[in-house]
Amino acid sequence: MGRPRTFEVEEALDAALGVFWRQGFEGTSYADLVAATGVERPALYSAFGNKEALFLKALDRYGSHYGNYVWEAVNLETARAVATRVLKGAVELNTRFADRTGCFGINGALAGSDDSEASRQALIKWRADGEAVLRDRFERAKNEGDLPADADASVLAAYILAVAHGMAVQAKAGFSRERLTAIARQALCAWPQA
Amino acid sequence: MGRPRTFEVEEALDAALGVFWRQGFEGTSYADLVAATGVERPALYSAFGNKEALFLKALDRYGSHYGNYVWEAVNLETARAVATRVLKGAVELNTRFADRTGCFGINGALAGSDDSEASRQALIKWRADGEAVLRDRFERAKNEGDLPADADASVLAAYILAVAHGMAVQAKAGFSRERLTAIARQALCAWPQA
DNA sequence: CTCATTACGTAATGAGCGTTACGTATCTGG
DNA sequence: CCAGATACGTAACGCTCATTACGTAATGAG
Repeated sequence: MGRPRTFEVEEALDAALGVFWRQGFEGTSYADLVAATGVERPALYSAFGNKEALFLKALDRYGSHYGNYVWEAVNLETARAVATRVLKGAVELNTRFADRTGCFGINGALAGSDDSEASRQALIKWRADGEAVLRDRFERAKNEGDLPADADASVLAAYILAVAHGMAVQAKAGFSRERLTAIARQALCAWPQA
Repeated sequence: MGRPRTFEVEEALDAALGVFWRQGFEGTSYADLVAATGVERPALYSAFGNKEALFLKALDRYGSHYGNYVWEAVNLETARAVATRVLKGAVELNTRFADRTGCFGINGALAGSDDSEASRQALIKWRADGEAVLRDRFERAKNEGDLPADADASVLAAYILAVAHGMAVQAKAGFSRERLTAIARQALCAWPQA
């Protein structure tokens, strides 16, 4: 009942995600969002709630449509393959779109006034979730003899993600995919022998 | 001649640096700067110019008073010692102040509207300068036989800084100094044998 | 056809932003 | 002790921000 929507909600959300990806939470204004989505302000409010809610919905979409490479990688057979895939996924995603390089989850997580604290906490949680998944996977690898018994799964997970995050920063600074790939290869030299 | 200043310029600059460090360029308002420095707006303008100029001066001060560990590290004797010191310096700086964790040069570099593009470019340049210094040092190490002849100095420099940047992100997410130290130790396992 | 319901775009709201004009206060050189 | 110069705080400027009230348009149910 009632008048039907004249725009695709998922399409608009994806466009908004792109703006947040490039400019972060505070750096994005409703004028930017209207320009990117082609949807007027009140329609954005009625579809997504306020700016913070819209950002959180965009983060959700990012997690399920773009930044899910960690959750996919843990299905691989060996810990080394998992680590390799995570770094490869990071390189690929960080350089996939020339107009929004780096990682959505990191670009917005670092600086900002108190107004953006909620968004920042959501991004920190998202990051921590990925790390926990990776740690559990490496813990399993130790039980399976895939990693040495004295390996620290928690440190290895944090290490791999540190490299991934560092590459996200470098991607934002304009690093090419080839350069990031070389860095990832170098990073994997630190991987413990089974 | 004329009425003398009633505040210490360097002191005020350091206070402003602290705010930019925590909140980034866009996330910092003049209300924040006045509160932190104890200096009224017009006095900040007359002493430092506008917000962008003040930010650039703060970046200068950061580079000379805080983020100079790369430039110090390259004086050490071996490439491995240099890499170790860079990572140790990053850990130390990223966790030195509980109220402004992470790296000034990275917190502000990632997201933002077009208004902050100049500040972002300055930070990107600062990062690239550090990388160049590190690369040159590793290049020298190759000539001195300190690094294998087939080592890629450029990739090694980028790798070490990727880890440093990643740790800065993690520091912002609340990682302890001990945890970051463990990550740095893991990262150095990738270092080539002489 | 009527009506409740929902979405639409226009245009406005109050708050906060970066920036500065202005009058006053305090210094030094003559 | 006056004149020129500089710094001071108050208070305002124009602009943009996120948010929303409101009248209109479009739908489906009865």
